[in-house]
Amino acid sequence: MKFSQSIDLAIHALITMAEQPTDEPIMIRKLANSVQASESYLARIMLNLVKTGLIKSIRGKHGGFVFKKPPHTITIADVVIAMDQDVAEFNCSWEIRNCDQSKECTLRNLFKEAQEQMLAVLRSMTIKDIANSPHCKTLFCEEETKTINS
Amino acid sequence: MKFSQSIDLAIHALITMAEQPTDEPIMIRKLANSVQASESYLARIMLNLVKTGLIKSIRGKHGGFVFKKPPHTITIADVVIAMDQDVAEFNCSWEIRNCDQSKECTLRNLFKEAQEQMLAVLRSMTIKDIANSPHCKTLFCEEETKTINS
DNA sequence: GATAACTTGATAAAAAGAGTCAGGTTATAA
DNA sequence: TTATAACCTGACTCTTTTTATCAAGTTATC
Repeated sequence: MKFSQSIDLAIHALITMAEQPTDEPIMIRKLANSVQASESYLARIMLNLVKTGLIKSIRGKHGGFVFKKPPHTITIADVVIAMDQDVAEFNCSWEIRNCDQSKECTLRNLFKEAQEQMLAVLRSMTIKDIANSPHCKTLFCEEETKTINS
Repeated sequence: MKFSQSIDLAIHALITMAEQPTDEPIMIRKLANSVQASESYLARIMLNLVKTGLIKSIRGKHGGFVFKKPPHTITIADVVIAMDQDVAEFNCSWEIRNCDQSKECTLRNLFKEAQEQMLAVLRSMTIKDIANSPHCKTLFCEEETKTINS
């Protein structure tokens, strides 16, 4: 299984924000540099986080991004869903066919349960948790484990 | 979340096989008709199931497909993995960057656990279980719930 | 040898993901 | 009120994956 690069960039941008010593807005240039992505691409990603209410954007001079929800309340599931609403929904595979969602279907229930168990794990950890624990600096894993004051 | 149509077709083809009264090989034409897919596309799907050893193909006249593993030992996870090996592996999102898999990474561990929990649910049910329970006739869900001797 | 099946490789359309860019909007500060 | 710094938006391209088809090949039976 492979979670998308966009999800990974979003998580690491939020970790970078959580590690800031001050509450001042952080610019896209600084974030992009931190997660090693282009400014234009990361801006697109940050927009998803703004729209789902995890962070706020501040325009104009001295603008940038700040948390709207405190980082200890933002779960990894929140970020994954912000980047791909589809993971939190459940759709049958072929909508063309008539499908009565009210009927019991062992198979559908099974896949919904599989989805729910996956999300439950992702809900069990927050951005703050990750920032406070050994984690990879920019993407899922990298040579250097990060220590906060390095 | 949406599991692929191919996975769904594979599962329902296997259910159709499990519901056969005899052990004779079942032809792709009959299976394709049962799951409402084209013969050529379903043949490609069945090939995945043959290659992963869930079923056997018999060529020539009176050929078709038969189980290699008994249906009560084939889990939904087996089918999902047969159709997409990737779900059973775990890859970091950006292999370009140096990544030392031996280092601890809270984030990587979290995503691996999420994947494992999803697979655990899919391993908890077999093709035979589905065939014996109320399920949708052709795809994840459909108007009619199936009863075995209808 | 004819026929009925599955198998394989080539191919292509469609969808999703990754990425860029120009122009637009908003806020600050001189 | 103008210049500038920042985020926002829509259009667009490129690549990969998924879905799908078809013709030719292989194998087994009669």
